[in-house]
Amino acid sequence: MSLPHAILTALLEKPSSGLELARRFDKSIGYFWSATHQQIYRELGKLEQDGLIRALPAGAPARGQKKEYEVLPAGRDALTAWVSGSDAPRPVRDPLLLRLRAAAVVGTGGLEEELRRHLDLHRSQLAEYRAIEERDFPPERDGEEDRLRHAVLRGGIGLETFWTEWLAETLTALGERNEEKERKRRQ
Amino acid sequence: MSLPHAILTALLEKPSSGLELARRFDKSIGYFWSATHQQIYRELGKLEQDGLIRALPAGAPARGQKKEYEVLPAGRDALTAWVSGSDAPRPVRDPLLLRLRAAAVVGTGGLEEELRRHLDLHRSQLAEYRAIEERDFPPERDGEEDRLRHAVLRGGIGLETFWTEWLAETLTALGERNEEKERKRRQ
DNA sequence: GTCACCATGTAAATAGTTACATGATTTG
DNA sequence: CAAATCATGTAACTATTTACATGGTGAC
Repeated sequence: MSLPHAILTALLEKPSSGLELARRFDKSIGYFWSATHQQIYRELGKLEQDGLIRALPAGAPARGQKKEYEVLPAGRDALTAWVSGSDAPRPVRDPLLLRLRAAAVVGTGGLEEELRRHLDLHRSQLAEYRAIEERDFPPERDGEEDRLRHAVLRGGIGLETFWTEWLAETLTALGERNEEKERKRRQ
Repeated sequence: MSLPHAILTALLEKPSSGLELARRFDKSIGYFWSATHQQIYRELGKLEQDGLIRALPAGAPARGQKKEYEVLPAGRDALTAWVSGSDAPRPVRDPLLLRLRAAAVVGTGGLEEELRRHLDLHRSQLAEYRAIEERDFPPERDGEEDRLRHAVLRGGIGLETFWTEWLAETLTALGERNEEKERKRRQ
């Protein structure tokens, strides 16, 4: 139920074609709700059928032709209604935590390397978010209307901060564990 | 690809029936990889077919009868191999962030209430994790073999801490926004 | 013996991923 | 015009969720 509303939000900010949406998802909304271009095309078709969006009139609507969509009033209403809906909080569902837990039972294989790889990735994601924050939300110029967008970005920053700290901590703990093993092996 | 390995891990810790697994998922592994009993039954069937687990011999294997499974050597090997595998880090994919982002475009409906509800839920989840930590990982008694399990739990604690802080912060920001609106309205 | 609950399962729908097909436009 | 890239789309598969079906066991 989330993808169509993600698309409506993106289209309200700026009418776009399917591929443009896919690219913008990579840059902003996709940070917390990713989608492939196939998902997006399928969903655009459904939204058009349901009368929530429409294709902007263009020359010939053919296969290789760009097709731009805009949100209709019904679409805006649907999004407004959805905003006050409710979900259960999502549990994390991260395979890395699962691998760690499995490692507690069958032993850590090349897991440390994977943790370091993730640490690097999360660090650069964090740097990217901070750059966006500096660019789009400079201190003392945070207008009322942007506070929600800023809150979402702070969510991303908080999450990446958590991951980098946790990964660094966990790598340290693993390192100590290996040192203990080494000591035992040498005795 | 994660669910079968979650099940193998749980079964290695203790041979169980499908429903027992479903219940144990609710309490430990399910905190970061949830699954319904239907998913678990189906996956148990596949794992048995693939020769990674087997049903413990019991009286009559009938419909309403409990059926316990244990992991075979091939299953342990498969899990060991999987531990050193690799995934891309999961982006968050949380509808709440999406609603917030949508609210930046069509206005915040009853969203504040939803944020408060989530804050409560995350607070009690955090309290639960901390209770588990005190019970299972008392200071100075943290054996080498439990360090990985403790790391996973600290992951949960870190995430819940992030959410409670972010939600509290965001509610404050929303409150200020509303006060501004109030002031404007009164002028 | 019936009601509540334990236990296993089937079926159908929705969501998401991966691989590939096809036409249009731009660039050398 | 050939190659690269833009753009839309189909198909098949895997994963997840939701609703329901069926039998077994123990408490009253």
